[in-house]
Amino acid sequence: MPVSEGNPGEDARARLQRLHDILRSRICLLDYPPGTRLSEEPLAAEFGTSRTPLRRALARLEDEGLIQTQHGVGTIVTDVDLAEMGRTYELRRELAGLAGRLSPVAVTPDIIARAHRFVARGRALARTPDPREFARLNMDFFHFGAALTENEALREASERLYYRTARIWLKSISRLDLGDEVRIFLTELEQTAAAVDGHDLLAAALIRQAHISMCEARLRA
Amino acid sequence: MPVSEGNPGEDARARLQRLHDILRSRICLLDYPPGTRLSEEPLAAEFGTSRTPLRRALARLEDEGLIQTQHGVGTIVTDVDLAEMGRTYELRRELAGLAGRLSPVAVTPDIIARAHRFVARGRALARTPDPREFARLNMDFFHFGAALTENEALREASERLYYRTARIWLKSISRLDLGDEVRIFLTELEQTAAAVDGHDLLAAALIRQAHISMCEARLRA
DNA sequence: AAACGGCGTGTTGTGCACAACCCTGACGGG
DNA sequence: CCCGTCAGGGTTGTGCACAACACGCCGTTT
Repeated sequence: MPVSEGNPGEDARARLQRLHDILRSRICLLDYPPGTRLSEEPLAAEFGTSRTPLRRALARLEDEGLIQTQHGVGTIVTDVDLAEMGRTYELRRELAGLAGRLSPVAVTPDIIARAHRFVARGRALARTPDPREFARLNMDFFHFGAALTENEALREASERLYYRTARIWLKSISRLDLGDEVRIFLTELEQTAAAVDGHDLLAAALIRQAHISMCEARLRA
Repeated sequence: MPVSEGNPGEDARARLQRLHDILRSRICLLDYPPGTRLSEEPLAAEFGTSRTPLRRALARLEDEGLIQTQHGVGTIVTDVDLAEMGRTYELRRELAGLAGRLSPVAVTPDIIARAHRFVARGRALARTPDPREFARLNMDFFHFGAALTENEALREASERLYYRTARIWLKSISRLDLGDEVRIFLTELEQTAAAVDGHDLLAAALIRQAHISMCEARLRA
């Protein structure tokens, strides 16, 4: 059982970030599937705080559209309908392309090494497919891709959209063939690593764009 | 003196929206210039609430990057440095273009009428230029443009970015020639109205894109 | 005169108690 | 049998008091 005890010497801002990230992760990894009712008191107890700081984290999640609170009822994990998902995916696709054109970072050996580590992780996953590990790898890889642009605003917007749709994707994995999805994703990782090898972040962005587009098409089917 | 008294029969969500919008407007209209220290207690008193609901609104503003709170010091209205502004403008420009391609709305007579009302307001402003009225018109026109796409995610992202940079623009107006700026903006309004007349939202988006680009260049000078 | 230390004031952060509210289920009347 | 009513439990929203913190002022010391 994962315990998230408090951290005595922790700054208020750091704690907010921690609570927010943990809760967001749980929502997007479907530990809290859409429709789940989160109660403030038990959550606060789990994190070793009172309701007040917890509510600050919930407020951010609500502004991000991941939960919705109703007075007297509870805070419910939101769901995403197909129409909204389609538009969000469209925008995500466009932003991914922008990442290659707007302030791409300089490719360092560290970046190349990280790209290849993702390929290794992808291959390991292909040997023993697991939905949750798949989701985690996908999330990590998203952050890797976001770090390829220096445009802070673009990163922030992409991240918002990603976390908004990540759940839908994981929820549909069961409908699709997990092995196929893993193989497709591994291809994306390999192609990206090759592009990064050639210091071509525009290509990396286009690859990502293409895969987002194809992924959305598979989800829609 | 503008009084913002409470509204007895008001829902919590509606009040949050109201407080947030008012404060955001004040920040972006430079009623609270960058560096201003906002105090929670007086603000809460002005809005007829306690600190708790006010803090909820401030939390959203902080997540949007418009203010920054420091324990024991105060909540300070943020400033935007030139480098960040440049990247944000880049992204705004791209998103404006996207608005013409991603789910544009159907052009109705109402939309056309509104476009022409903006032209009328612009002409009135050109006769008696005023920085604050200029800013207000610009803000209203932005919302008009955002309403031209049905892509909710795109609207939200654009709005975030707009309010993030609106201050910089108004702050620089004094450096530039107000009359020139008003005339340029009037041109944008007229061109947009013409595009809308022809039911061509793609053109409207491209016009906006061009003007954002030129505006950024003037700011940078 | 300059440097240092402590204290007072003002600010945001936290915890707690209570208000406002919604849902469920039982109960009674039609 | 059905429907309306009401009470109870559980949840989020609010207000308030206090803790934690930063900064400037002033007296003291060197």
